[in-house]
Amino acid sequence: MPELPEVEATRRHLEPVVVGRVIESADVRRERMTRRHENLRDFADRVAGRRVESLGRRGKFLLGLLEGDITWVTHLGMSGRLAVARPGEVEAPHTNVVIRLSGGYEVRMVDPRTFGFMAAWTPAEMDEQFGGRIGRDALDDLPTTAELAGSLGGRTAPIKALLLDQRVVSGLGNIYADEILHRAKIRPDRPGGSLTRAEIGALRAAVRPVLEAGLRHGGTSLGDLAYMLPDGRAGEYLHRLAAYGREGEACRRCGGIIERVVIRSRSSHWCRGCQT
DNA sequence: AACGATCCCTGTTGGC
DNA sequence: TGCCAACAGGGATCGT
Repeated sequence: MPELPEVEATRRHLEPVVVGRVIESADVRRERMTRRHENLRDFADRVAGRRVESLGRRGKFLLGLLEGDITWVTHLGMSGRLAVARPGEVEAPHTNVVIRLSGGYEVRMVDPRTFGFMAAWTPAEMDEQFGGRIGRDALDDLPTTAELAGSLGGRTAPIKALLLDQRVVSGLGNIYADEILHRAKIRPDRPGGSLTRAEIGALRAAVRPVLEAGLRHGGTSLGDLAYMLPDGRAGEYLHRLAAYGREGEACRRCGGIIERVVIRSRSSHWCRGCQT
């Protein structure tokens, strides 16, 4: 499932391939993939002919800065991945967008469920799309404990829902939110405003180690549908998860049984033994 | 403003 | 065995 570590792993694989190269053309096979543009041709027209100056990331968004102040934005949704290939190589099913680069490379976006998208935005459009909607990055720009306390104070929504709210912190999804809460020993259904300063500190302290562990192991791959690295390898973090997907299994820390509950229509996994 | 529900989409899974 | 409903989930949007 592409969350921050998977997007960052993708960014690191792609960076040496795309930076400095020119986008010769973009082939959008499924119009839904560029649905954030009102005019369907806008995406391909805007990226064509521009050199990629850098490849960055904010939360789960991959941001290619193109010459002429256009940002090539990719969000992988829940089933998207990017693959690097040579023209003519066999395409994976659900190859929905192909970006052709100078030097004989292609970046292919494969996304069966089409929750992901690509866009090409001007600086004004970037402000419009990100301003107020996408918060500070959970890895590179994590808010301080005091700042988090400000975001959580008075909130009645469950802390799990607040961690998934990209305005609070950007980059966390269902898997890593469960892992972070487990590491911090906090129940997912606790109202955000009920957390003590010490608990918020523990929560903050859990974010980086969990995300870095995910990144170190190449991300989390669930079955053959989901996330893969651009070189086709599956991430290995699935086997190291402490909470997510381990319903009924023993907690690795205290031996308690991991439970699954539904919060905001999302499954949450937690240990009654050590998360309070 | 905050919160919760609903929708989009399709491969996989589980029940009958 | 085969069919079909349920499920998974990020983010936009809408109603309360």
